[in-house]
Amino acid sequence: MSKKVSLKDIATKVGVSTATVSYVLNGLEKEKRVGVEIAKKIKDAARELNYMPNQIARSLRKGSTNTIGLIVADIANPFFGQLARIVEDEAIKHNYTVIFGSSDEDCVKSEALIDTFVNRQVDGFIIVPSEGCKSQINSLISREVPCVLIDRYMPQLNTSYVVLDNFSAVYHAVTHLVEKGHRRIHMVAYENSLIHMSERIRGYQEAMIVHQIEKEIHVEKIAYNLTRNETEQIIGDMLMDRKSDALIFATNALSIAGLYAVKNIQKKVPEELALIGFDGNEAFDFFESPLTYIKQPLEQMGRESVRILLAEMKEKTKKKQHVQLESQLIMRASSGSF
Amino acid sequence: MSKKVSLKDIATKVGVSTATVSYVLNGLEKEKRVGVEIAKKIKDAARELNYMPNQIARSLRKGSTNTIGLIVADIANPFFGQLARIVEDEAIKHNYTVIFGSSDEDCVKSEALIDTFVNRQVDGFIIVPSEGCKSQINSLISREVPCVLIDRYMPQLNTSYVVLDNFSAVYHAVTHLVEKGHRRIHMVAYENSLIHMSERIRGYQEAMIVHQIEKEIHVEKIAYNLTRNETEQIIGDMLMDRKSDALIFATNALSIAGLYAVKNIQKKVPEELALIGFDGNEAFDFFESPLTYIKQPLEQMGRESVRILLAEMKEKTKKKQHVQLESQLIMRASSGSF
DNA sequence: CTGAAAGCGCTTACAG
DNA sequence: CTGAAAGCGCTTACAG
Repeated sequence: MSKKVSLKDIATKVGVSTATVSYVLNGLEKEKRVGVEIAKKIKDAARELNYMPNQIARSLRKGSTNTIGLIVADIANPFFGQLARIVEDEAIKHNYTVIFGSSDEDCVKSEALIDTFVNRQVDGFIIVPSEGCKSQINSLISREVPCVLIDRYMPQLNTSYVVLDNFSAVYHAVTHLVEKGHRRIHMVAYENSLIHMSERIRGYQEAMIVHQIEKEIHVEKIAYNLTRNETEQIIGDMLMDRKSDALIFATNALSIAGLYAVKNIQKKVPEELALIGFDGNEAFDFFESPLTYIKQPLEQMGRESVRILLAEMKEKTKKKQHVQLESQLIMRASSGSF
Repeated sequence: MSKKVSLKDIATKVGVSTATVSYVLNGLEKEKRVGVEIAKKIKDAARELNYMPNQIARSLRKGSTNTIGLIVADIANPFFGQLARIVEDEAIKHNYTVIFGSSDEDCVKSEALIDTFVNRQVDGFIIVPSEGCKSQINSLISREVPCVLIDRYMPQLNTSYVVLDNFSAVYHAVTHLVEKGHRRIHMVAYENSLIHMSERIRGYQEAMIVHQIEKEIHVEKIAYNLTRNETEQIIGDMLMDRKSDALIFATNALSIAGLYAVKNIQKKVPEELALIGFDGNEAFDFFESPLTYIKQPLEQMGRESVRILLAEMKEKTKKKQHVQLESQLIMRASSGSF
């Protein structure tokens, strides 16, 4: 790279100290009462030399980097991609940059990412926590690194978080199916102890109990790291064994795998089998009968998480904020609604 | 944040200079012939104090940040999300972090992102260039900032790039449709002068000419910033006006919009209308007849771009690398193949 | 074999 | 109104 122009270059050119240049370029000319003439000269020189401040030097000096570390499960997953985009937009507005990483729901990767980002002095984190990552997030908290959890939280940890009201989301979905006359309502979930999953399952179970069909309760728990084909297979087998007449999927990826499974065994939807998916997806629209699904307020989730993080970074408040947002049940053909 | 431990803390604790600590912790103990005893003490102390090096300080000193700036059109678009993930994985392997930004195909946003990233001293860029961004990328080149373009390149600029062989991709798709007996083959593209788009269109036109159906040539050019509904509407109208018997979509987003349009007007696919989409997508699988599509080698694109960037950053070679990858036509029901 | 010291490019409390 | 100087936390050429 050709040599960069620094504050000093401008200072020498104009014939003042770097301090004065710094003041002017940071808009402190009034406060520091720099002469109008000199200020103008400095600004002109900066423009002329095409000066670009070195943020690294500034960060080192100021002790803050204006950077947010975002850790999601997988940036290639549209759910997280959309979330990332919202976080990005919100961050830019406040003059922050975001660096990101994908954990694959894996604690080891997650820890490596957190360490890297800490070394890079990010000012705060937005994290989709993985199973068993409690201690590493705890260490962030004890070092007082601002941090907000999103999509899921860890009940044992005192952090801010933004999550869906997962219990109600599924509870209402089940109720909807019951109202449509279904009884053999089963759920496909991940084998995962994280709160978002357990709350979704609890919502299902509670609703089944309230509607007095607890005998029909069945949750198929699938390991996260299976391939889609394997997942498809398991769901297909279950449909046969259990003679389900309705299915609720606990995540978007499971919904998709489920759609493939249902397509394979050629069940008529919703006549033979009603379906409810999680999160919107174009594939839902083109399935033989458009999927009814639980819609998360993504925009709001992303925005709130940045808002809370910025607040934590600014005020040194110890008070953590907990936001739980409501989902919306988009009713369509796959559950017999039009 | 509680105060961080620095090199100095370790140095004082062990009773050596920061230089020695730095050498040991950077694995230069052999080279600098630090005593085994001392080296051990230093390592122990580092572990004990839970030392984490400040990358910002290191970056300032070394003049490199081990950071890659990635600019895509929209990280929420699965095509770019997947690309980002591949870039991320590849970067991590080489101990780089990536910061990202979405340009929305907008030159102003793109410029703001590039400036921000330059200020943050990224070591290099991977950019999906937007229309009309020539000058800003040119200024990167003239400052000798390593930079590889991806998905599209700018013919007037001397940069490395990794792109698809867009011409052949569409040429073959058209040929396939011709072989299936179609003649009124039309194309839906973006109104955009970027090379990837013009090459796709050229591939279509050339194939039509070669097969002597140039009289049927029609490319519907749609503005990028229209809503999906508007796009749908335009495609629907075109289908009626033009009595197309086959359609090729120039991008994934256009394919999706097209599928909605086709669904609305209830044309039978492929009997009344054959379709070929761009990039894979789950929605393609669930469309009434699974979509034939042009598949890009995403994995390879992402990996190559990082490889080339790393090479440019390491060797100060002025030689630019140009990679053009071949697509694959995945033939399925929507074009009458099974 | 080891350390003192300069310096990366900024900001800011302080002195005048 | 303006500048000299310290310092953020590292790395590294140099001296011994």
